Amino acid sequence: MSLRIALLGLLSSSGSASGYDLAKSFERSINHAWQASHSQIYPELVRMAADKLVTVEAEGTRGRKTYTITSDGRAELRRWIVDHRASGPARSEYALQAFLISSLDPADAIDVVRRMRAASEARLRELERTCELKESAGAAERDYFGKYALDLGLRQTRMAIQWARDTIEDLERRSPA
Amino acid sequence: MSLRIALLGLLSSSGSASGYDLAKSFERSINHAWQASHSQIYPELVRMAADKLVTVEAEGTRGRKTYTITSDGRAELRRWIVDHRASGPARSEYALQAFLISSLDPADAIDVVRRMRAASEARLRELERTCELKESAGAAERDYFGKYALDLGLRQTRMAIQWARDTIEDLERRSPA
DNA sequence: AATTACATGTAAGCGGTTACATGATTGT
DNA sequence: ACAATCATGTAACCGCTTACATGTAATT
Repeated sequence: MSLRIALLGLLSSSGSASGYDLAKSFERSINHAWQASHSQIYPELVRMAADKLVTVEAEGTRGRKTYTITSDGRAELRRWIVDHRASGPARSEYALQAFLISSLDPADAIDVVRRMRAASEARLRELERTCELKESAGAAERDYFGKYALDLGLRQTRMAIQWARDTIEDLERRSPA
Repeated sequence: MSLRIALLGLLSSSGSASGYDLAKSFERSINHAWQASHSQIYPELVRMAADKLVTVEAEGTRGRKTYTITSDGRAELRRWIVDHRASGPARSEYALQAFLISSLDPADAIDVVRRMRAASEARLRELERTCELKESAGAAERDYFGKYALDLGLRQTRMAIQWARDTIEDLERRSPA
């Protein structure tokens, strides 16, 4: 059901958008929180329209359908956010890797954690670029949407980098290479 | 494929275990990194046995089958950890919620973030309890397995709590309730 | 004229959840 | 006797990914 909610969230902030636009928003805007491809989005929008959560306001060129959130949709969105109890810890490949490195000999483990650190550093640069884009664009004014999530992403990524650094240090102390 | 790897990781650290044991390990040991239920585990173990990654060493009482990792299994495990490139950012309901709170009015948003903070605080207590159990048990000696993941979990959770605190503060500044 | 970007859909298959189903052993 | 725990399996369903499939408009 989370896809539906994410779509309602995006529509609620943008006013209206096509499936194509929403697919791009997933890539650009909330990519670090959620992902969805067009093959998932298009059929879901059709179902949401059937459920009166969105309407097709306009059909433009190239078969473009512009969806708009309804008041039912806004109500559903609000209800979900307010009522939803997150279902515990998520699956995280990152955490799984962290769990498994101790089964390697220290030299291999260090390689793996170095790679994890590099990945996180690349991600941090990406997120920081997103920040800059937001600031330079006029977005800053009414786009609190995404602000808190971006902040969370930055903290999360910096934490991961620090963990990697400390873990590498710990592994190096253990292996007198 | 990650389930298979997680199972190999658990078998690699424990020596041998039944499907039932492994299901419990998921609950108790790596619950914050990965989850799997018995209905997923049992068939997967059968497939892994067919692929010679594990063997059934003993069949005990109540139909209990004790699985042991083979050298093929260890090789597969090592290969995965060393070669695997994590596929970008994970789906996180927590981050999705963070993304959506700006679509609420500040009063509702504050309620939601307070609840998120409470959930993280509960989780932190759980993780800290796990730490204590580990220390008190003789586990400390050879159980580096899980140590780094636990550290990551603690950092992650503390970060989430701090984010929630700062976000509540920010929301309160914005709403002159 | 060719390429890129826009734009929407369908289908097969995989990984995972929930519910169904069965039975043995141990503790009270 | 009864309940809890141990122990293994199957089946339906859902969400998501990957690949297939089609066509239009703008750019170079």
